[in-house]
Amino acid sequence: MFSFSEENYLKAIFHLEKKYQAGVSTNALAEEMETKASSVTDMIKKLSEKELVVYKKYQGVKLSELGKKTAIQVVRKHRLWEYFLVEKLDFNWDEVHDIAEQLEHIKSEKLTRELDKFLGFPKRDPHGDPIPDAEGNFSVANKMLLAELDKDEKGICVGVKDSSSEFLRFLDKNNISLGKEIKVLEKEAFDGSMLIVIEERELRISQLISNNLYIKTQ
Amino acid sequence: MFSFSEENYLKAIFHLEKKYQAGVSTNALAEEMETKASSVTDMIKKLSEKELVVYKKYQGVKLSELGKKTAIQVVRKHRLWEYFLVEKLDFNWDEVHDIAEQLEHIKSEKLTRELDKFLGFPKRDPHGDPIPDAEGNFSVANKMLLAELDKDEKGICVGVKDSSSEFLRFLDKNNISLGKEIKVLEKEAFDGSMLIVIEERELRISQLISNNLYIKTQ
DNA sequence: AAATAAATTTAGACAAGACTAAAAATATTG
DNA sequence: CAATATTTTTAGTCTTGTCTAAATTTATTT
Repeated sequence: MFSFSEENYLKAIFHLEKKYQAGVSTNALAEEMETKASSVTDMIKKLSEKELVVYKKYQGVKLSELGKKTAIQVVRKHRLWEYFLVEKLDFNWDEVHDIAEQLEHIKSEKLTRELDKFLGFPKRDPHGDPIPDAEGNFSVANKMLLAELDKDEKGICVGVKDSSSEFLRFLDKNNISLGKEIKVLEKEAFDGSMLIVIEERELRISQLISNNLYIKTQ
Repeated sequence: MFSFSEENYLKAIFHLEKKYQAGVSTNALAEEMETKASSVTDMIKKLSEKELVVYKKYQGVKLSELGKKTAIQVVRKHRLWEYFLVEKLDFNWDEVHDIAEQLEHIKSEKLTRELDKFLGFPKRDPHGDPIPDAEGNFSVANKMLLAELDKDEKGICVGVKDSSSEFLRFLDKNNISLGKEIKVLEKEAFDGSMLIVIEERELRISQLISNNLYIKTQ
C-alpha cells in the first residue's frame, strides 16, 4: 500500500499534530524525521497527491482522514509489537523501540489482528501509551501528568495525584476542575514552572502543581 | 547491514545452488527473482563488490562464505517466523509465506535469538524445512522423498517409506543403499519416472520407486 | 514600511534498484 | 567450422527518496 518512508512521515505528522494543531511546519517535521526541510517538502507533495495530507504551500501540513487512519494503524502495530517484545520475548521496555520501528511496517491485516488476539488485546504498550483497536479507536485515554506536556501541547484535566484538601482548594481557587482543557503556553526550564491557559485565562503554576494534575490527551 | 533486495538475492542464490552447483546462471536467478536478466547482472555486480558472491562474467555466480552465512540467517529468520505464525498465531501453513518474506528482513540478532528461544528452538518449519541454529548449522537433514527432487538436484539416500521385502530386494538388485548419493538427471512429467545417477551408473526408476525412497539434502 | 531574518520551496544532482533495447559473448547446429 | 540461437552484459532511462545551493515567501525588527 504505502512505503516505509510514507508511513514514517504520516506517523511523525500524527504525533506532531498534538503540539501543532494549526498545522505541522516543514521544519518541525524535518527535525522529527532527522532530515532536511527540502526533503520534507518533496515528500509532503507526494502525500498530498495521494490525499493522505492536506497541504498549502508555506502553511504547514495536516493529516486527511485517510492519512490519520493510516497513521493510527502504524502506531497500533508499533505498540502491539513493543508489547509482544516485552511480554513474550523478555525484552526491556527501553530496548524495543528500534525493532518496533521496523516491525510496524509489516503489511498484513490478519497478522495485526492475530497478534492483538494472541497478546490478549492489550490497552497500553510497555511505555504506558494507549494501543488503538482494529478500528483505530483509543479505548483508554493517554493519561499523563500535566508536567509531562511540552510547550503548545494540550490536554483535558482528568484527575489529581495529590488529593489533599490543600491541593484541591488551590485548584478550586484557580478555577481548575475536571473536564477543563489546559494548554501549555510556556515551560520554564529553570524551575519547571509553566504558563498555562484554562478557559481563556492565563495562569503560571509551579512544578509541584503540574506534577500532581493528571490530564488526558488525544 | 544489507538491503532487503540484497538479502533476497542472496537467499535466491542459496536455494538455487542446490540445483546448480557449478554456479547459478543469470537467467535462473532472474526467473527466481521474477525480474529481468539485466537487473540481475546489475545486482550481482554490487554483491560481488561487497564480497558476498564470487562472480566472473558469463560464468554464473556462487555465494562467498560471507554470502552463505548471510543467506542462512535470512532463511533462519524466515522459517522461525513461519513457525511463529502457525504455532502461536493460528495461521495455516499455506498462508504464512508472504508475511515471512517481510519478517525475514527485520534486523536484530537479539530478536531472532529470543524468538527462537520463545518457540522452543524448533528444528523444522511448518513445511518440514529445517531451521538452522544461531550459528547457521542445520541440525536435521532436509529429509524428503526422492520424488520431490527436481531435475539436477541431488541428495543422499537415508531411508525407505515402503519397507516391504519386495521393495528392499529391488533396491538391492539395483545397488541402491543408505548413504549413497543420488542425482536426478531427468524427470518425465508424463509418468513421473526419473533418470537418476547413482555411483556413476544411470538408472531409470518409476514414480512408485521415487515415492518410497527418503533422501536428505544440504 | 523598509530592511533583515527565518522558514520554505525550487532546481538540479545523486544512489539504489529496476527496466528496455542493443551489443557482445557463449552455445548449438547444420 | 561457419551460421544461427541463446544467454549475458552494457548503455541509457526511470522512480523513490534524499541532498545542497539558490530563490522565494513569510515573519520580525528597527
